[in-house]
Amino acid sequence: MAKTRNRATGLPTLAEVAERAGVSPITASRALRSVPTVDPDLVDRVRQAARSLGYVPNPAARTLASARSRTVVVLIPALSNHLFIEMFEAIETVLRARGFEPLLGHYQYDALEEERLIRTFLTYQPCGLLLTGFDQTPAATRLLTDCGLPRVHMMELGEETEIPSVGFSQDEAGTAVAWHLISRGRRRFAFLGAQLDRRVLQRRDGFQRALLEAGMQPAVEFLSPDPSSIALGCQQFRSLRRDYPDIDAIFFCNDDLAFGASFEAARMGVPVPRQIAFVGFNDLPGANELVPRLTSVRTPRAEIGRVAARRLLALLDGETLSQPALDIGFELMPRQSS
Amino acid sequence: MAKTRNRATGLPTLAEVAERAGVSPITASRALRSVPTVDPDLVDRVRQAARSLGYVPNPAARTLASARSRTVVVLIPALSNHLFIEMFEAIETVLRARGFEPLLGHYQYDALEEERLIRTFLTYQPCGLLLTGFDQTPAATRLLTDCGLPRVHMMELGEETEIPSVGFSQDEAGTAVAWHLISRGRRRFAFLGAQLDRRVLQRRDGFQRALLEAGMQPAVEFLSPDPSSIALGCQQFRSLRRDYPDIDAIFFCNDDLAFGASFEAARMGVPVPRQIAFVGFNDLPGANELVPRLTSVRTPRAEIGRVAARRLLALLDGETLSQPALDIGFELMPRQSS
DNA sequence: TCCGCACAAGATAGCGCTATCCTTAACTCT
DNA sequence: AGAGTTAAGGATAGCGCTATCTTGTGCGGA
Repeated sequence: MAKTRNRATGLPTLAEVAERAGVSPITASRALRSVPTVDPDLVDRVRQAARSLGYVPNPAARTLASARSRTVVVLIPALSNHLFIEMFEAIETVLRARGFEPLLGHYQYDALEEERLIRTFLTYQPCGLLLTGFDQTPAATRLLTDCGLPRVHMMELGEETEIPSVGFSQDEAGTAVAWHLISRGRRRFAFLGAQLDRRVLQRRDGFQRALLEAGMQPAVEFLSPDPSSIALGCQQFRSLRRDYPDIDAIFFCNDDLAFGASFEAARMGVPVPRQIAFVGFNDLPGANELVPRLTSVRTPRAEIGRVAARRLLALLDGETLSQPALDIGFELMPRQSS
Repeated sequence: MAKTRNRATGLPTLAEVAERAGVSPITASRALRSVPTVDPDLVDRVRQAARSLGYVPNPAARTLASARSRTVVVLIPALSNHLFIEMFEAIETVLRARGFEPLLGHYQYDALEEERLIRTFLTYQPCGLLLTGFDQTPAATRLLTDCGLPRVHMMELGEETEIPSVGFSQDEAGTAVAWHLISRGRRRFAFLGAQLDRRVLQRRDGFQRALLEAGMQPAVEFLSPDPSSIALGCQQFRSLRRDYPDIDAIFFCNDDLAFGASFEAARMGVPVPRQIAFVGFNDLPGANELVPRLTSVRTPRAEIGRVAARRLLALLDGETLSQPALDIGFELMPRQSS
């Protein structure tokens, strides 16, 4: 008996479960993994033995023996962006329900760090990966291709590729914001951006293109490589007011910049939206409570996480996805600030 | 050669490194783990062989063979609270630098879910744990004691216990806020709380006790079991104004409640701090930018994470901590709102 | 010179599972 | 009835490492 216990933790092992159920270890293993060739009565007996012993499989042994784990690597650019947290929580819920464990990594928007993470996490022999965007380094892309593991990219749509992705068109979102501001009679535009990842730039491009097509002057740009934050929004707004006092509409690449600008505008006595209209992005918690309530683009990050996780599970089940790039859209939330 | 490759990933194994370095696998293993009995020349040769092959150890095999991993379980109440994200990022930095990998879990402030996580994560045979607070279930506490793994509790200080902890006195923080508000001439107090974990209640208790000792009326309490959020702050502030229009100072258990209340006050035309003073908690990003700038208690969460991780590493190195409960204080940040 | 000792390096075994055969028994079909 | 077929369950081996024991080597002291 004691011999069958895990030497370090004292936890019961599969051998002990098998003994109690009166079957061989391999049958117990199969029963617990729902391998269909096992007699239902035996499955019951094994399951019950496992329950009564409080048996939990040893993931290290499982991974080593099967050369495959129940782990799904999830990589997000940063933990400090609430956007990705919500996406991750949705992923986690879907995966856990099917007995998979997410392994979370983040890389501060640094593609080289992302590559390093991929290299490290592949040694954990995950069964699949969920990645944010398509801006991996060439070396990372090679690693991903070579390992042959199923993966789904999130937030951005893969164009001209068979690689599964779930997201929305960042470009179209920028366009929608432009139309909205134009329709409200705005004429002199600015784009305030931080953390210049691909998606921010796609938004910017869509915004600028729409302005151009509408015959407007291109938007003034204030771009910062720093992470977007409320404090940065304050700074950028002050700079903008100093250099371009006649701007009458701002599109912020993220709501926290808009929050900061909103605070600064109040302090400076600049009336929003009378003198200047604000449109944020992501519709983060608080956007609807801000004074004035902030117009923003609601991004379906929880839905993206959920769908991406489900797609990955489908791939693991051997299904094929009819449509690799799945666009689940976005929603403009017009509020007081514009 | 091919025989020594990992069957699933095609990655080189320790056997291949050993062969290239001209030593036995076990010597290679020892060299890479810096076991001191290996000849420095051999260590060099092995290290170089490993580098040239791009060798990375297989964590599953390592864990299985040694019954111990390089994994540290880190449990936080929720991902959606920026406080814990900052703490985790600091932990991660310290652990990674020493070759340890954090395994992050969160439990939505649910002690039973925390217990389940502990049970699951122990099967990963971590080498230690970092936990938030001291409000584990009795069963979880038993699990933790039985497994005998080193652990450090964060954010709260363990009283009358030898279990290592790093944090500050939540109670004293509440007291400090009370003194501050009293010193500013405030007389009618409210405490708005959400997500009623132990630490929130300790803050409340410290606040109320100080008021009592100063001969003040006890603070009116608005407590919600829901997670704290900007939207909830709005609601609670409206309710408070409706039921107790003469309150002249509010202590919020978290800054986001104060943010919401601040927005709502602006909308309702209630002047802050003239008619009512606000004090938040945690000094989250944006507190210093809010209009009016928010008085808050700066909690050293990054420092807590850093120190806790370092203490755990010290325990793993076999050191003993002279002082189990380490108080690293807090700082009241008086600003415009009070 | 020989013995014993310290210590570096290797041989061996096994961690707790699962992949892959292999056995056995029940059944079908001619 | 006998060969062939199918399927359930077990025996065996091995995943890639490391704990532990064993061996070999060099050295000092009697």
